[in-house]
Amino acid sequence: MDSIRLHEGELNVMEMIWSNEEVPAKDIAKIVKEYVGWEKNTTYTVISRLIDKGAVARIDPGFICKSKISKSQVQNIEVKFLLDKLFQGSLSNFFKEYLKEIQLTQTELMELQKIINEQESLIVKNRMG
Amino acid sequence: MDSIRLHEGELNVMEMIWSNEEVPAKDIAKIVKEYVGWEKNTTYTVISRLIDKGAVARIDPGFICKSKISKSQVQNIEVKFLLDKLFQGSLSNFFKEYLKEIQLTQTELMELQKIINEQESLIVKNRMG
DNA sequence: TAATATATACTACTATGGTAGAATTTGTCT
DNA sequence: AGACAAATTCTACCATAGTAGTATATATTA
Repeated sequence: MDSIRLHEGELNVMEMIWSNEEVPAKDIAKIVKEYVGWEKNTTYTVISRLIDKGAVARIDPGFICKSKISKSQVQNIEVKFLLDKLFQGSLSNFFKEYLKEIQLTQTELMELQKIINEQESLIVKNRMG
Repeated sequence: MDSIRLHEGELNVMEMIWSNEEVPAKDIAKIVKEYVGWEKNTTYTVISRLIDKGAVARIDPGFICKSKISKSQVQNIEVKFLLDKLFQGSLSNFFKEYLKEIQLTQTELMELQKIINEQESLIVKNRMG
C-alpha cells in the first residue's frame, strides 16, 4: 500500500471505476467524454498511466478496468499529504487551525457530535474490556 | 484573493517568511540550505516564482521578502481543493467518509468537542440576537 | 584598487500532468 | 472480401514542479 497519489485528471477515471466494480476502457472513454469532455485518446492515456502506477488492473479480453485501490485509501493518502503539507502532519492542528476558524453549519456540528459520541463510546467499551 | 496554490517546495520558503514577517532572500537561502538542503540558486528560483504568483512581495533595497498571503489563506485554499477533489466539495462528507473511519485519540476528541461547544454557543448567541 | 566572497539573475534540464492527433488494429455490416 | 466504424496504441506537445549550473553584480577586505 505504497502511497499512490492521484491527481484531478486521474480521479475522473477512478470515480468511474469505483462506482462500477469492473468497466471496459471503452465505456470509461465514452462517459468521460460526455461528462468531462476529454477525447477518448486522453482517457486511454490516463488509464495507461493508472495501470502503470498500480491503481488499476487491466483484465483481458475486453480491456476491463478494475480498481486496485479503494477510494477510501486514496482519501487517506491525500488527507495525510495535506496534513503533512500544511498542518505539521497533525490532525489536532487541522482542527485548531482550520475547523475552529470556519463557521460550521448546524448540520455539520451535529454530524461531528455524532462521530465524537460514537468514538467515545467505543473507547469506553475498550477500556471496560 | 484568487486561489494561489502552493506546492511542497514553495512551502519550504513560505514557512520561513510566515514565521518572520520580513526576511531577506539571502537569509531564506541560507536557512533552507541548512534545513532542506537546497542550493541557494534553487531557493532564489522558487522565491522568484512566488513573487510571480503574487504570494510574496519583494521589498528593496535588500531583497526583503514579505508574505502577501497568510498561512491560513493557503490552508483554506488547499483544504477546499482536497474537499472538491475527493469529498464532493463537502465538509460533511469529509467527516463521514474520513473522520468517522479513523480512530481519533482522546485528545483529538476533546479538542473537537471543545470546538463544537464553542461554535454551538455562538449559534445560540446569534439566535438570541 | 585588485582579489575574493557573497548575493542575485539567467538559463536550463528532467519529470510529470494534461491533453490529444495519427496510426493501427479489430469488429461489423453489406 | 471490402468498406466503414470503433477500439486501442503510439507519439507528441505544452505547462509547470523541482533542481541547480553558470554568469554577473555587489560588497568586503587585503
